[in-house]
Amino acid sequence: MSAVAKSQKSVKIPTKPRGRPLEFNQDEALDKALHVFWSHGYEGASMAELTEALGINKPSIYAAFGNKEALFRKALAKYIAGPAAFVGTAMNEPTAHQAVETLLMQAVDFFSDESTPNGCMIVQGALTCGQSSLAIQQELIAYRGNFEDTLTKRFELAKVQGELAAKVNTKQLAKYIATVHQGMSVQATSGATREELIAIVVMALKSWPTTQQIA
Amino acid sequence: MSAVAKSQKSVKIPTKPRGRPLEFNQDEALDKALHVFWSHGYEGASMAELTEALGINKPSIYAAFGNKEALFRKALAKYIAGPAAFVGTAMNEPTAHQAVETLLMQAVDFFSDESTPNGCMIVQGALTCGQSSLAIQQELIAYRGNFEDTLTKRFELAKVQGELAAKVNTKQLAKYIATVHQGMSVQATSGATREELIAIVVMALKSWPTTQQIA
DNA sequence: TTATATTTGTACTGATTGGTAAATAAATAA
DNA sequence: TTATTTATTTACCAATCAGTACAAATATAA
Repeated sequence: MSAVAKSQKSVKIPTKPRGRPLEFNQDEALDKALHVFWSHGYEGASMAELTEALGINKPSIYAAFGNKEALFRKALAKYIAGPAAFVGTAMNEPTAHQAVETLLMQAVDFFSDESTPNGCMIVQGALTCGQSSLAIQQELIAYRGNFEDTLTKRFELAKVQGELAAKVNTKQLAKYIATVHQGMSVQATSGATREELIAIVVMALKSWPTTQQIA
Repeated sequence: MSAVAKSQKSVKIPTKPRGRPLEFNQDEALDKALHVFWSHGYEGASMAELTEALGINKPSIYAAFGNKEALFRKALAKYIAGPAAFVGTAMNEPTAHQAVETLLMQAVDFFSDESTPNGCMIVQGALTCGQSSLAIQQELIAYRGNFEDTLTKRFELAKVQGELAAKVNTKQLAKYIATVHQGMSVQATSGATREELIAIVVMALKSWPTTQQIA
């Protein structure tokens, strides 16, 4: 293919597609699927419930998203890029301490937001499951690992910048923050209020390593 | 019934039961069921898997324990009275701080014990689920609430004994400890090692309220 | 018009879910 | 022996699971 033809093809020509048009908005449907998976988990969400929530028939779901597993993965990607995107942006705070504080405080609002399911989809999506869901379970474990890696990197940066002492074990600190975050997710699904979650964050941040640290 | 007759009846006369004897040990079978529920959760454990693990046929299970829900509840009771009993005994430590430290350090050994599933059954038994398991989900939430109440009472005692300052919010402190505990359970099922869990406990205990507390 | 492409709704598939009916086996009581 | 009681085995139940075959519907292209 010539460079000209290639550039021409890359130009978005709004040619109408050939067959019968989709009667639903894929993005909105995925949002509804996300909501169902988020609140009931991968196994707890049945295709029957999903079809009803999406308002479209099963063959349309399978044509648009593949199978249940693929639908979950696409919903999860939307979750990470959308409502859970604050996790990444919080890392841009000027200090590691502020990054963690922002992260956890935004997590509080996120977990207690009544317009969405309470808790984190990556934590409760498939914490335990049957044999048929092991792949999804492992994927979520990997995502939680990525979360810790993100924190670790931010703490390493803080070391270079002199905010954290060289002796601080950044991986351990990251694991501790992740643990509090995951515990808060459990608390949120169990009915903890915004105020209760805030108090947890305040308590958790008291163990932040400082030069004045006693022990 | 006369008092004599009553006392006679209360004496354990080892009369052999009438029909065909049980061919399995109920207690051992319940232990195996506990193991399956503990590792796969309530929904993730199928009756097919349970029958295979217990080594007895389904009608025998139903005759001995009722239905799946009843079997889960009996396994849960065995879990609480058995492997998870350290939670209650840890409260008997001389100070609240020692009680929490003992609790969390024993939880580390408990969660990382390779002879049992990793993590806490009360946390991961039914964190999310379908409509048919809502009753179990709510029961586990209630058990987690009891856990916090136990901690709160211990902290109230510590206040009376002068260990904790009067201004300490015992409920918040209990919720924080419970949150760390639940987060550690998530970490354990995700593959965290004993050493990693210990480091989390050390970090978490740094926020313990003391008179020297800075903020 | 006719042909082609794509989506939709209905109705279905085989496998698995929790749960059980009924016959057989193994014990005690009479 | 015979009757009675209880447990085990086999084979099954209806409901639900994820997933699909197929024909009708709806669009563009020729």
